[in-house]
Amino acid sequence: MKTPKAANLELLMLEKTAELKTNQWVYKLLRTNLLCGKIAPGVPLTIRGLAEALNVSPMPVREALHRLACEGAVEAKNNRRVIVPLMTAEKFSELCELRILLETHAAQSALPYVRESDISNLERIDTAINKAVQRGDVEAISLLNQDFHRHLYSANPFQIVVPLIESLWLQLGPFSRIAISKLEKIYIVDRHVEAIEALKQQNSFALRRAIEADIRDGIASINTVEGIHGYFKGVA
Amino acid sequence: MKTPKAANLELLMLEKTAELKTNQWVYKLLRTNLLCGKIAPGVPLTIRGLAEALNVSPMPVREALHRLACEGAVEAKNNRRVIVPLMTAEKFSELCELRILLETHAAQSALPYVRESDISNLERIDTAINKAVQRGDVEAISLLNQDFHRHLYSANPFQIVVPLIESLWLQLGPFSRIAISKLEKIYIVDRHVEAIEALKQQNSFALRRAIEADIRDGIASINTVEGIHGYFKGVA
DNA sequence: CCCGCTTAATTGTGATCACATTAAAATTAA
DNA sequence: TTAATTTTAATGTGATCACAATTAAGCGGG
Repeated sequence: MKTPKAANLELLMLEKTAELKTNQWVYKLLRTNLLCGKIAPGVPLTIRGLAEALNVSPMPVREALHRLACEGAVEAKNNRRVIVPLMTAEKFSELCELRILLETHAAQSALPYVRESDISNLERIDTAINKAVQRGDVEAISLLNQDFHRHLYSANPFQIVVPLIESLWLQLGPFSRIAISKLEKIYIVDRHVEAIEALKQQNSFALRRAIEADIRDGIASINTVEGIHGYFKGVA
Repeated sequence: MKTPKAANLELLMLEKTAELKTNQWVYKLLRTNLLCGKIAPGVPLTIRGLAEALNVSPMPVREALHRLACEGAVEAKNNRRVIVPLMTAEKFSELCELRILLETHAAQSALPYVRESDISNLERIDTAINKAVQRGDVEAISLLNQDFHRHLYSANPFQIVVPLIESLWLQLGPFSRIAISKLEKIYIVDRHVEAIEALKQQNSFALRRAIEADIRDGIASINTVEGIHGYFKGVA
């Protein structure tokens, strides 16, 4: 009698502050859960189900889902169902290539605008990542890692590319969990240090190399996961 | 008493087919008008005003505007107004760089999938562009030109990048009109022929060169417009 | 035990209304 | 006449309802 609908998915909440409108709160909540892989591919999402689970009216959920669909985070199927998209090997490969293409460009175009305060912020985020790695907090690692990249790219005040990159992150979202789970064994933190060092030296090429290596490390960690192909599904 | 609201903008209609839902029709209509520069930057768009102008309920317009805002086609200001974004020189430059980056990648990754039927489709679109150029139909040129690029990139069945590219087009939308207006003097059609030739020869590098040249031609034509800076506005 | 049809429940969409917030207009004071 | 203030109109958001489409369940026949 409580919530007999699709309430079987357990998503991490975040409090609804006053200045945050309901639709933005719902959007940010769903988006966060998708980004850290809390919602698995193939899971169907319904407006009324989520509204009931979040104790809000269906309207804000409707808007949030539409926005997420427009960003590629969820897939609105023509038969009227909204699901977290399934991944294929080709899609995954294309997403990774685009990440490298866009993020190396974003980093290099942001480099001239990076200030000392930005660098200290990045170092602060990096230490937070280290702590999260030590305590094995998968969600925190994923979100902090994205914070690091976003802060770097956003140093350029004329950024256009950040929303495009975030769309890629959203589409890769459910897999970041897998990548992060293997993260302790690879040196992602070192890549961040390399990037910070390149920023301090204003070395554009070294920055590009660090960012590309950081992304490729994540990809490699995913590919080393045994049974990874079970997460891919070629059939729509 | 008729439509005393913001009905001063004259937008080209397109009939609402039966299988098209109302919100999709509104979205496609607004999007088309933005893409061909029919709606100028700075123009405020209101939900009720558009709903009244299109004879639909406010709800489909609400969704369409939200989606367009998510794609960067319109800007939802915090004071509660939705306007077509103003352009700055830096934004324009960044958008053009991203177009080259993404579209050359899209073309090259689509190349292995291009079939003879695709090539003939592209040739058909190209001749349609020529006709539109001859009769000076600015809107048709703009939309057909985008059709050409979209068809090419969409040959890759695992495309992720097309929505990102379309977002860039939408943000450049109001300026495409300016570029197209100078189009008869430059050889944009030649670039398309070059691209088709590269496709026939499976020459990836030549394809990249053709696409990049095509984009740069458009940029150059904009920069040669006298008084172009009147269209830019640095103040938000 | 399995397959086809009928029925019931669920879903997304569109429409309308209430409300708080903000812009625009009207009024007043200098 | 102009500037500040009050009043009015308009806007976006959230909520609720009706409806058509779709899916899931129930059921009878093989």
